[in-house]
Amino acid sequence: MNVRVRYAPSPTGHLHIGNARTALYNYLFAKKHGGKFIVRIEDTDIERNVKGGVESQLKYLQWLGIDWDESIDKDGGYGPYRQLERLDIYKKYADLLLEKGFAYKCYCTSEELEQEHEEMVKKGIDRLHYSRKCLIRNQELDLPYTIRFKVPENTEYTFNDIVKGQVSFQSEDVGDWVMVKNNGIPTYNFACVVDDYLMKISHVLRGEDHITNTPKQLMVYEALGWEPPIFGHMTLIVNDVYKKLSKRDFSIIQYIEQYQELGYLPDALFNFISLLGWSPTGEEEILSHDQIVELFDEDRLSKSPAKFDKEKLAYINNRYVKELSLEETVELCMPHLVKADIAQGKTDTWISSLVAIFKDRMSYGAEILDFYEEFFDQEYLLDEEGSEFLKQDGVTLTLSTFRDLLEQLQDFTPENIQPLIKETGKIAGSKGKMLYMPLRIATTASMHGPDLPHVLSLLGKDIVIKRLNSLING
RNA sequence: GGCCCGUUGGAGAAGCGGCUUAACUCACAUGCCUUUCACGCAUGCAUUCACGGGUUCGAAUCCCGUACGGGUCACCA
Repeated sequence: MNVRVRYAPSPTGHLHIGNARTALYNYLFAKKHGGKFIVRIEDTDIERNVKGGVESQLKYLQWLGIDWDESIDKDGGYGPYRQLERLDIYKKYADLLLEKGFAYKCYCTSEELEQEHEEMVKKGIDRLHYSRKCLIRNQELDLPYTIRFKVPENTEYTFNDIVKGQVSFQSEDVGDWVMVKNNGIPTYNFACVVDDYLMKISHVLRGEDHITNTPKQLMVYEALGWEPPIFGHMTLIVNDVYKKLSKRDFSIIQYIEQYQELGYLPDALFNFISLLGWSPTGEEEILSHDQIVELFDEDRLSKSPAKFDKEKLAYINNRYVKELSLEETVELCMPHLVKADIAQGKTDTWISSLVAIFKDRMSYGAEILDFYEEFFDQEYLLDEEGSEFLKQDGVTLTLSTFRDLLEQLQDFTPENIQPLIKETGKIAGSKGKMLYMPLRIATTASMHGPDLPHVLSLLGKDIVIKRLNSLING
């Protein structure tokens, strides 16, 4: 079988993490089976389409490392790949269904439908088969109408879902649904079937929120005498309270664009997203793009919801940052340092030192600001423990020796400071903790922190000397 | 409410009837390393798989019921 799968975004917004996952799994599925991955633009909701939406979707897909074989910019012979450019195709099949009696024109106004719905709810019947009465209306009225699919009676729709196994729905539970809106544009459930069939889509992998659309689509396949694709409904990504990730949920960063802006690494995100609803066989969870392609197996798609674990995201990204060179990490942090007004007037060495000491615990570029703040925007205030430590014998000699050596130093870099610490130890006769601790406490007012030479270099000669002096003299 | 689906440690997640006295990962704890923090390394952390019944020589794994959680019921996709 020729595997052909698709990701079908609607350009109503940026690339959302949930959509990115759908795209990713389709992409992996295609790669795994040597098939084609198609991106089709489902822009039939002309009210909600946003300008730039299509470009944004494609741009961030690419950023993540998800490449497609066919789309609006890469014709594979099954185009157009934009639904609004396929209107005549849908019309042809809608007319056919109308002609064969599988569908009918419905002239109901939204007010009438609303009213009928309320009555149904009152009776405890759930919006089933409402608007059947449209059948007896004058179909030649010069009024706007929708085309509804006439749902068969007493029919069971069963499909073997890649993820969920056998799933079935009764036609009684599905109301006559709108195939074509009164503006002549098809709805999702109709356009999707026509396109999937004509584009020879073999497998439809999508979110579980689409599972109740499947029987509707199956009806169309049946009416048109088409063989349906194989379906797979992936579990939803849920938040801390196990709710479907909603765009209004601000506790979780939702858009790929935001991750890029914050200085996350695309491969790390690719890795993290791949684990949202799927698990590899081995023990290792840190996997490269190619390894994931190699390991991906649709049979290992999870049946229970995937919780978005922020800690794990941080961990995975940190693992990828550690693999970066110092220069690359600086590059990742730089925009944020500039934006926060920290980089201005600082030397390259200073910036490198800053990044170097936090690199190993950093998850994303913008996090450098948190580290910066945590260590350098602190008030210089000695606590009791620190003061006690400084009262020990020999401390003053250590401090003054170090100050004297530093005063001679021209280039205040970590590489130059390090030997002076050793030198101080030799001269003052202190070593280990009794050497480093006084220097650290005196200069930073804290008993712990990053690598001392780097910290001193970052603080700058003036401040360091001033702090040493205040303690030596006081 | 109807219909679909899910329920394994603090979190993610393996497991598909005996090899499971439940893998792996994160988090946490302790130890080692280290001037300290961090990094790294090592070790520990579910006698138990929502609950109740059943099938079986044997069940986290199959069946039924209950509870809880989620999805969906648009002229949105």
